[in-house]
Amino acid sequence: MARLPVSGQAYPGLSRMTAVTPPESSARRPRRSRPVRVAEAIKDWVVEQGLRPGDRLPGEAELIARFQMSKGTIREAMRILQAQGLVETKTGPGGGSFVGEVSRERAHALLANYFYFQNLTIADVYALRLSLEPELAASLAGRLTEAQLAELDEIMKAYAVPAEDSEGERAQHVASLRFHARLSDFGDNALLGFFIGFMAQILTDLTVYKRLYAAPNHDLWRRGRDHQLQLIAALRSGDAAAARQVMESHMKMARDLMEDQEAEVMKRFIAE
Amino acid sequence: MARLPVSGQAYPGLSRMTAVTPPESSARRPRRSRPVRVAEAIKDWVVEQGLRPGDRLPGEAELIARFQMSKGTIREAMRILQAQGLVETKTGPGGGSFVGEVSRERAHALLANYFYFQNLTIADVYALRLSLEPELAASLAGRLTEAQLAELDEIMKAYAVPAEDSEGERAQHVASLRFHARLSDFGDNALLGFFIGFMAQILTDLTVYKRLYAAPNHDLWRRGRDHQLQLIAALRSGDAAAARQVMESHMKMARDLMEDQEAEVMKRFIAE
DNA sequence: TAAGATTTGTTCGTATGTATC
DNA sequence: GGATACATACGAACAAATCTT
Repeated sequence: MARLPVSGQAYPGLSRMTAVTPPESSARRPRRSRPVRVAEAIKDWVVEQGLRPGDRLPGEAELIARFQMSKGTIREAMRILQAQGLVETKTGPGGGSFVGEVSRERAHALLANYFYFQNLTIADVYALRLSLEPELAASLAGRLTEAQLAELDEIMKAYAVPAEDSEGERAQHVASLRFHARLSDFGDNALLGFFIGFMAQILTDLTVYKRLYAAPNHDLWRRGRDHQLQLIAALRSGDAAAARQVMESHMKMARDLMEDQEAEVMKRFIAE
Repeated sequence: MARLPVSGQAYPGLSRMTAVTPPESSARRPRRSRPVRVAEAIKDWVVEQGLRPGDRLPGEAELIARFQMSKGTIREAMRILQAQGLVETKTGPGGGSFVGEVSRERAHALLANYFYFQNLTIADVYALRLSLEPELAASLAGRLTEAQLAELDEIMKAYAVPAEDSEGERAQHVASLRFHARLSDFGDNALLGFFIGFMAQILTDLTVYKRLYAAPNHDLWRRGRDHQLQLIAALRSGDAAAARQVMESHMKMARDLMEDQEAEVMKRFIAE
């Protein structure tokens, strides 16, 4: 394995390639603690070496020797990287730390923490969905495999018949949000997929934790389901204009429905 | 101060309100380490208590007593929370840990880590900008204060005259991206603002670290600047349609320009 | 199944650094 | 400038997990 860019001195010169925070803030920054600096050094090293997810990182003992710091300091540094999803650690022989791909779920959670103190409204989320999802639908028309279309059909089975109570209604709403999340995965734009998936996650959490979607409404159920059926049909036949238009109607209906429920949002942290 | 939901037992029952990871994964999850569990407990507690940024958290000594764990374990837990931007720590008398608002910059950085291993292209970013920025521009028409408009004018001074070399060209491009980032702040949709700001940040980093925008081109410079001038005029006069249309042209031009430069992207980590 | 080896996880005591009064 | 109240850092020992034989 290539060696860390450290060879005796306690604080190796960090590579400049990955600036940490905007230059302006470098003046007022109070000087970072050792674990933070170690974490940065390791991160830079991973980038320099071009390591990929699954690749092995030096063990605790080796890091202690390289950085000339105590075990506790090194461990805190690794915790920082773990908290960000950048490394994973296993005990036992063959164990150790490994480069970890930041999972989509973790990225969602980290981002949700940011919005915890912003006051986001449901209207904000739907304004964005209305901008993005119809475009996505249009871009996907005629480009889905039969397997993907079948998966969407499968998800829709969760709400093939109207819900009978609030609990069922919520479960169906969560399933229908999964429909949108999956759809966003099928596109080839990872950024768009992430944004749409994140919004679906927010709305799912709201539904589950804040007990939104309490009132079963058979008429709305039918209209929402019809939208998605029409959407699948348009996607299958390759009719981009129809896909866009159906999705737009669907979003508007969902927005109106949601806005009736609650205005204020986002009272939660995501942990780990 | 209200008390932590811990009073003797080592691992207090965590509140259910903030699920950590999707339920499905709860089966295969290997059982989390103590620092992680402590971090989760503290997070839950902050949520339960409704603490706000700046509010004080219990000191190390108190946490040690409450959780009945060693100093090292507690410290690792705090590092986890720090790494996610949720708490800030100060030494000295009156120091300690405080609830911290996750900064926009940190949220950008954490999210950028996710995309480090995704292969995002410049085209992906611009496809989204093209969807979002014209809408934002339209929504802002006639709704900006004179001070906000003046700030945009001020930013534009950075590229009042054509750049003479690559370095200057990059600096101007960064400034023009700041124009977009600021504009997104002026809207009242925090989600939209974040997304647009994130994309501007990605493009800024590309410009700075990957030395993109190397070729000064006076014609493009003039057209880009004209777009922004027209945009400000439309925003000031309250002409939403014009604002949308100008922004759309601007995005398309910028996209074509950028795509000439490079196709593959996103080879960086963000630290701290 | 059991024992041993390897690697991270956790503890405790002590000492140091830093900001406030 | 000294006392005080915090976090920060170190080092040695022990515990737990997990792979190999």
